[in-house]
Amino acid sequence: MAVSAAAQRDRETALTKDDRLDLRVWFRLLTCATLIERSVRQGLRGEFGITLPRFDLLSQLDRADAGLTMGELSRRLMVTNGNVTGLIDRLVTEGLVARQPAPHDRRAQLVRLTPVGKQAFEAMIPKHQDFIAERFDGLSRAELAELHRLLGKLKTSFEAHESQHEKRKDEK
Amino acid sequence: MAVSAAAQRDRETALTKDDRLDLRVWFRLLTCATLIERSVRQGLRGEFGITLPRFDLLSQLDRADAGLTMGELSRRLMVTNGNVTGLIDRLVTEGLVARQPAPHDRRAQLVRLTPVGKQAFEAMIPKHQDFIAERFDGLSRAELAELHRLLGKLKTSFEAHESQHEKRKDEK
DNA sequence: CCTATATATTTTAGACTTAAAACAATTTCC
DNA sequence: GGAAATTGTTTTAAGTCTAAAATATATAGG
Repeated sequence: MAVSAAAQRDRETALTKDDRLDLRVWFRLLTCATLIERSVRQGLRGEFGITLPRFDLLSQLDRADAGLTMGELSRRLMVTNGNVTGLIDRLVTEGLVARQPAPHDRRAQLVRLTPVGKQAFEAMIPKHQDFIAERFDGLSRAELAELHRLLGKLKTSFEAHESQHEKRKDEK
Repeated sequence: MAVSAAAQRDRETALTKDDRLDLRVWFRLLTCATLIERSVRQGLRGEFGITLPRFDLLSQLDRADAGLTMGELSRRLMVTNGNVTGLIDRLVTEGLVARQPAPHDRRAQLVRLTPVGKQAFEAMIPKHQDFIAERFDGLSRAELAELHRLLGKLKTSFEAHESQHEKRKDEK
């Protein structure tokens, strides 16, 4: 379907469109994410001896006093179920989180921070926040707000296309 | 060192700074990158049966007719050397790239696309570009340009802090 | 009831990734 | 020229991640 968009912009948009601004934004976004991820990962490793995925997981649990199911964690972190299973396995071994059967549904597991896990995680927060703040200080508050807005719009734009890929279920 | 930045903004900045805009931007950036990566990965897999890391690698090589060394690939993709070694191993097995000894330096390998690899990769480009263009169409050209600019500034801000982490080598 | 479908999670196999150690070749500099 | 430091790559061990298949439980429709 749909003729190649590339083929459609030969004449009238030679200068304004053919520089592939979209590709450059996508590439730069990936670069930034990689750069920041690497920096944060090394920071977490150096300061607390923890990995970024584990930190993200603890962060989600810290905000959910009632605990979260495996599936909910998977959705929030935007990773596969199997990934969460392995991650939680390791955190359980380390004593930072605990699984318990979910009430009303014997399929589900409710995952919670242990007291040790909660204390450990919350001890990391201030330093971690400072770490981020330091590295974002090249942007003014207005620029941060604008960046936040534009990323939100980009997110929406992508999500609009996600639905096309899903099976036609017409789910409710 | 440095007193917690969190502790310093108790009074005068209660409303303007304590909403952690930096953290929210970082979180949203990560979300966007993950979302787009997933989308692109599924697109590449569905259309061409290739993974994103391999596509990125082929993309770098396609732009470098003279070939690239392993180290240069590692730098451009911002991943570890070992990572590139494994990736290239697989692409060599598939016949898409070839290694050859680098002239003037017997430690280095020069990696190039094979004719098959070049043809295969370039056949993917138009569809892939359309795929990206479609998903970025929620942003105007001006917004894309602004997003590009802000991400560039963020990148610079982060890079400024990277140097602090390196060993004090005073290299040249 | 009870079969079909959907949901929640785990398992599996393989790919990707890192950090650190090991190797090999080059460069520096005395 | 030769020891020391540097650079380019691979190896190793462990963790992260995906897609797909397998399990187990729950919900709906007939």
